[in-house]
Amino acid sequence: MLSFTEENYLKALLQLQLNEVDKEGIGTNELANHLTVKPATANDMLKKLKEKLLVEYEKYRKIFLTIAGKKLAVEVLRKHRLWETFLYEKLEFSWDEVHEVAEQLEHIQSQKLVDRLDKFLKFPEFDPHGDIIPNAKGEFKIQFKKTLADVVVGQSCKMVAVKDNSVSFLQYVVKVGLGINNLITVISKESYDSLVEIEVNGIKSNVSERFAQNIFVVCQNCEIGKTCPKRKCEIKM
Amino acid sequence: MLSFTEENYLKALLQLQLNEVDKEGIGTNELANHLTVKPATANDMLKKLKEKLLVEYEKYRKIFLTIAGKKLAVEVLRKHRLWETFLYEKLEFSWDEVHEVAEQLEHIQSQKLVDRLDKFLKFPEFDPHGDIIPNAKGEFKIQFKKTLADVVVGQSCKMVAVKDNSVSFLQYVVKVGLGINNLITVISKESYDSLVEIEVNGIKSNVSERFAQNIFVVCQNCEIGKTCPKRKCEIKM
DNA sequence: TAATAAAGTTAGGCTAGCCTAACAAATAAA
DNA sequence: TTTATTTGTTAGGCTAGCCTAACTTTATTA
Repeated sequence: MLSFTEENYLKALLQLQLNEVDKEGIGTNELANHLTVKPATANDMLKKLKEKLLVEYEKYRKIFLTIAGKKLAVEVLRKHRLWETFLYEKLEFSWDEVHEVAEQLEHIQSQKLVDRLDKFLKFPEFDPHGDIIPNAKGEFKIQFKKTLADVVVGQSCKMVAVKDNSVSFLQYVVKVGLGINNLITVISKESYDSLVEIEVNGIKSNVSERFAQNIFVVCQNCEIGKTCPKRKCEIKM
Repeated sequence: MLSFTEENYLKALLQLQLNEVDKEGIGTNELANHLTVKPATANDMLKKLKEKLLVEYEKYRKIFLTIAGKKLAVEVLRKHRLWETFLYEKLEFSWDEVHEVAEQLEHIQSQKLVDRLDKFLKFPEFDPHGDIIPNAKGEFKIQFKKTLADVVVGQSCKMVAVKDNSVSFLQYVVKVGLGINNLITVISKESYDSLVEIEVNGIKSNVSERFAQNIFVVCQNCEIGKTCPKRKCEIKM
C-alpha cells in the first residue's frame, strides 16, 4: 500500500511522461518542480520508489516509471478523472473547480469504490476536460501524440490515425492517397507558406500544415500497444 | 486546517461523549483505546489540541471538547454519515461496507463538496445505520438511548440504529435477521447467562446481552423526529 | 488510612516527508 | 578542451505522529 505522497510522485512522473512527446526520461529538478518540493526531497523519494521497483533510476541519470509504477500511476489518474467527472456531472461543480477536490479524492483506497463509481457514471471515456479516462484494466484508449507536422524533413513515418474525423477531411485524405499504415516520407517543408511535401507509395504531393497536424503518425519502429523504442512517438499509455 | 489525525481525535472524543449519556469527561486511556494508539500518544495529541483550544483538559483530569472542538468534530461526523449514505444509496454498497470507506472520505476538505453532496442526497436525516446526520448548521436532531437490552420481557420495540459500527457486528446483525425498522419482541431473558430471546418476523433467536446493548430501539409509539411519548427512547444533543 | 491497582504522564527514540547548505557530476559555452 | 553553468546528490536537521519504558498521580480496597 502506497502513501498519498508516494502516489503523488508516481502520478507526477506519469504526467510528465505524457506531457512531452520527445522525452527520454524525467529529471529530478523537473519532478521536484512539478510537485513543488525541493530537488533533495524528490531525490529521497526516488530512492524509495526505486527500492520498491516502481521507477527505473540511476544516480545522475533520467527517471523512468517501471511497468508496475506506471500501472499504479495510471490507477491514480483513473480515479482522479472519474472523480472529476462525478463532481462535474453529478454535483454540478464547474469545469475549473473539479481538479482541486479530485486531487484529494484520488487517494481514497477502495477498489470497490472505483468500480462502483465508474458504473454509476456509466463508464465515461472522457473527463470534463476532455482527457481520456483509463478503463478498469488501466488501458487508455490509444492516444497518439505525434502528427505528420512533427516529422522532420527527410524522415519517414507511419500513419496510424486521424485527429479530425470530419467527412471533408477524410475524403481529402483519401484523395491525397493516404491511409492507415501507409509509410509517409517528408521530402521538404516550405517555410513561406508552411506546405509539407510528402511521398506515399512513390507519389509525391503537397499538403498544408493544418492537414499535417491532423494526421497521427508513429516512427517506423513503433508497434501499437508497445512502448516506442525511442520513447518518442508513443502513444499516451 | 486540521490534519486527518487531529480530526480523528476530535471525532473519537465526540463519539465517546455521545456513547455514554451520563459521562463526566473522557479518559486518556479510553480515548487511546478507541483510536488504537497508546495512551502516551493520545497524551501528546491532547496537549496539541488544548493548545489549539479544541479541548478542555488538565493533567490527570478528564477531557472535554470545547465548543469549537465539538463543532469541528460534528462536521467530520456529518461528512462521514453523508458519505455512508452516498455509498449505500448511490453506489449500492452494503451497510457493513460503508463505514471503512467513509472513514477515508470524511477527511476530504471542501465545504462545497459537502453541501453539494448533501443536496444530491436530498438532505438525508439518517445514515444507513440509522444514525442521525447533523445538518449544515451542525445540529443533531435527536439521538437514541434505549437499547434492546433495556426492553423488558414481553414488550416489543422497533430497531432504529446500531451502536457498534464494526463490520463483524453488522454482519452478525444481518445473520440474526435484523435490520433498521424491524419490529423486535423480547420473548424471554435468561438470567443465568444473560441471553435474550427475541422474535423478528416470526423467527426466534437468542442473542447475548452485549449484542442487545448495541441495538438501539424505540418504543412502538415512537415516530422518528418527534419526541417519544414516554420520553424514554431518545435524547437531546 | 495505608497498600495496591489503575490511570495518566514524561522522556527518549523511531520513520516519513520535508528543508538548507555544501558538494559532485554532467552539460553547455567559451 | 577547459571553464562555467546547470543539474543532481549527500549530510544533517526539523516536525508530526507513533512507540516503549520508567515514573507519578489518582482511585480502589483491605
